[in-house]
Amino acid sequence: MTLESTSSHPHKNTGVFTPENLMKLKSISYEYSASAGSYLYWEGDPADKLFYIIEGQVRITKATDDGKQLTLYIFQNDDLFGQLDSLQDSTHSFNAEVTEDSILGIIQLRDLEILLWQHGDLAVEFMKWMGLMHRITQTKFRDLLLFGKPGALCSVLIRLSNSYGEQHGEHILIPLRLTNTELAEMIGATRESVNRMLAEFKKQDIIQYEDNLLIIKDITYLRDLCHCENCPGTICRM
Amino acid sequence: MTLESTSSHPHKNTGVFTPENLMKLKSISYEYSASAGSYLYWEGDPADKLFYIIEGQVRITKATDDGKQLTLYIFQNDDLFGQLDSLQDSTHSFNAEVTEDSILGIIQLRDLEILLWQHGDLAVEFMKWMGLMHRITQTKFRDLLLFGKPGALCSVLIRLSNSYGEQHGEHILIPLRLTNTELAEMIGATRESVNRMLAEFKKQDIIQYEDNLLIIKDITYLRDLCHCENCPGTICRM
DNA sequence: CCGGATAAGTGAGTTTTATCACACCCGGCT
DNA sequence: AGCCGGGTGTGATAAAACTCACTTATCCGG
Repeated sequence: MTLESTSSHPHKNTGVFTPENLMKLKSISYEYSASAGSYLYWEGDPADKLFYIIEGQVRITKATDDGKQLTLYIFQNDDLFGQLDSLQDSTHSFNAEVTEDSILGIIQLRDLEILLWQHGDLAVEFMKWMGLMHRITQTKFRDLLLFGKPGALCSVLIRLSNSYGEQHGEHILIPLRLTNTELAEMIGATRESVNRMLAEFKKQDIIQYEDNLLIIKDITYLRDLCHCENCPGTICRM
Repeated sequence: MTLESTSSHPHKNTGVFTPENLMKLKSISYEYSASAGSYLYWEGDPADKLFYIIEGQVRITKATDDGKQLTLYIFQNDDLFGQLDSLQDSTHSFNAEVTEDSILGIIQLRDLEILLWQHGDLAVEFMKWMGLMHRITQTKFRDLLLFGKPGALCSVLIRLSNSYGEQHGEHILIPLRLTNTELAEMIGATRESVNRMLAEFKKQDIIQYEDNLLIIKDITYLRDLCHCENCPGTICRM
């Protein structure tokens, strides 16, 4: 229940921050509980906070006027997120939807700025974290544009398994119950297309369902399909 | 010829940096000349520098094993770029191709780190700059995924006009001679598709060619097609 | 145990986009 | 002039992806 990483779930937020710096961040944060279905912010809201997920899940999405929806990121335990592009006057361009009851740490950018000003080493680590987040977006960009919808789907399956997957022998279980629609929104495709692609993968014994959870049986096949470059799990994630 | 902005070309790199901080950056940079066709770095090279374009043009691209090519960014005068996600051990995931003879300022991350450590205000501005760069990528992501290839093309045309466009009365001239292939590589489409889309736009009097340069006559039409949200030019750029 | 809601699955038809093949144009070179 | 190379323009065709309409499965509450 703190900003430090716990051994129970090795924090995915990449280990950019040292325990001491996590403590500093904790010192300026306050806890906040949000229930599933609520939103931390909407497009257009002022972007003046960072969020740290102590427990729960938050998705960053984008909605268009014509009803389409895009899921950019899924954040979970120990992830840090928020828009940090100008420490004043900036507004969010995405929505943050709480998809599981969550406990969050909230950091006001105003406070963060002072902290960064005082602690050069924290500032440097912050920069690394920002660079990493950017890189996640850039590599996803490549994956989703270059290899068609099947390639895009493979990319998110790989990313899901890197971020949340549980190794069970040769198989990887993705412990999120994702609907076809949700997967579709991650790759900018339709539910039906996703359904057909998954059916095809199932037929070829690449993936499998158990209890409505996705199991990846042949990740190599997925990697080949999206020309995976085996980048580290800190970058190839949701 | 300096890192300061000059009034001759109002620097597009967003004005995140104060003149004093630009001077600090300049103090740790050294000049480097690169000729058109050369590369500043390739995928896999260690990412240990930042680059500032004093004069010239550099494109950040990604090539895939099956011959496809993607152009992520086009940087010009006064733009700052480089991978900054870990101040050691990081490698580039993209290529930096010099597309016009260029004069660059190079900053070693090693030196930058010390500077950031010492100057909290510079660190804070740096963070803003990084956030801005990330946001450019994120908004492009949306544009290229949600509105088909025509929407993607409109998005890059708008971005090109925001970054490099010259207003001529009602028209906007894009002073880069871009081939159909180059445009295609910016949106993950084929040359032929781009050609047909441009032909269609020409027929509808949305765009026009003069001297092989693109002129946008009806940017509103383009904005509608990609559901433009009129974000500021610092974000909606190439 | 039934009805309603939500998601999965699927077929048919259409639109979008890519592929292939080739003609044309134009500037530079010999 | 003639040729070459790189870029443009376009038709025919094929593949990819979306749309619509509908059936089936599953879960949950009464």
